[in-house]
Amino acid sequence: MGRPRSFEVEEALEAALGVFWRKGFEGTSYADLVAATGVERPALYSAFGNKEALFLKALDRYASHYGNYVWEAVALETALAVATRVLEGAIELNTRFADRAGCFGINGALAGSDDSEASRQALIKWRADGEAVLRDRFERAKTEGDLAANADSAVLAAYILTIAHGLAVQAKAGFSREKLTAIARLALSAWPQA
Amino acid sequence: MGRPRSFEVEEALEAALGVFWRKGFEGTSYADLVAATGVERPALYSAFGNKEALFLKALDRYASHYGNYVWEAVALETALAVATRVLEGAIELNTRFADRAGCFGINGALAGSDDSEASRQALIKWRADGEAVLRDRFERAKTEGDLAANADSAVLAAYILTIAHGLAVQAKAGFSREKLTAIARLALSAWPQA
DNA sequence: ATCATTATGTAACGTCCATTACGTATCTGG
DNA sequence: CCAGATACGTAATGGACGTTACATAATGAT
Repeated sequence: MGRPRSFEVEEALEAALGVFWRKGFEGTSYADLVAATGVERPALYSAFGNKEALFLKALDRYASHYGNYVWEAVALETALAVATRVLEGAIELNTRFADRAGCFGINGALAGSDDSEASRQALIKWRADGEAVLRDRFERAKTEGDLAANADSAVLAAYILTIAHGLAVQAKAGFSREKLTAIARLALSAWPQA
Repeated sequence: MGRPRSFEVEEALEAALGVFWRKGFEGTSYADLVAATGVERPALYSAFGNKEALFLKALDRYASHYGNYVWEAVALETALAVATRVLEGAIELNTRFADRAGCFGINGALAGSDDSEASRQALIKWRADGEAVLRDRFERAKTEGDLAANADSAVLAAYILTIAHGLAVQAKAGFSREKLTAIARLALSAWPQA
């Protein structure tokens, strides 16, 4: 009971995510959030909590709606196919929206004041989770034979995501999808022989 | 004539650079700058101009005192030696100071509000300049024969710096020098045969 | 010794920030 | 149709931000 919400929570969260994606945690003001969501401040607070809580919910949405390409890629059949798909997914996402180039997981909070520390750590953890999933997948590939037994899964996972992060920085600087793709192709040529 | 400065301008700039390196343009307040430099606000304004001008001067200092490893590396004899040295230099710098991990050229302003746009663009330009220097060096290597004539210098330069940017993101997240080095070694294995 | 000049620290400026008190509006349950 | 509950928009809160006025102190030149 009580008065019903006059806005869609998921729509507002999506709009807020867009702003954080573009401007980062610290670069985003409530004026920005109100403009993007069409929702007044007190309603944002009542629906999401404070700015940090809203950012963390935006991260959840990003993880499930946009940044899930790593978790999807590990379903592919070979380690190289997984690695390739991860970079393809990163490039596609980093260039999908012209107004929010790059990766929310990096743009959101790379460096900042102490106020942004919790957000920064949350993004670091999310990226580390992706790296762990990738490492486990590569480890499995070694037992299945499509990755050399002497390969270092942890380094390979870190390598692929380091490329992805570098591509995200370049995408934020305005690099075209074509240029990013050429870089990724070169990066994948370092993949160890099975 | 006039009263002499009671602080060393270069020392203050170095201290300000340290703060921007760690917290970025938007994450840095004048309270931070005063604490780090030991210089009061009006003296900072009189010596450097406003926050944006101070940031740009910090970038100049970073470019000449820290981020010059790209410009130094191109003096090496082969394209591969240059590429190797660039990544070595990036890793060394990204992990040199525990309290300011990563690269000022990325940490300084990756995403932010409109207020940081000028700083952001200045960093993008600085990174693009490094890429151009690297591309020209690789182009020369093709004429000198230590790089395959059908290699794409622009892609190779972008590739190496994309790796460097990815390493910087990982360094900011706390990656060890050893792990970064393993990633860089793998990245360099993609280098085309002469 | 006085003057113009430049730097100093204190203490303020207006503006924007994240956050919320409050009175009103709209729903459900009885 | 009233009571309780929840959401609404307006407008304010205190604090932090970048920036600067101002009075004072220290210099070189005449």
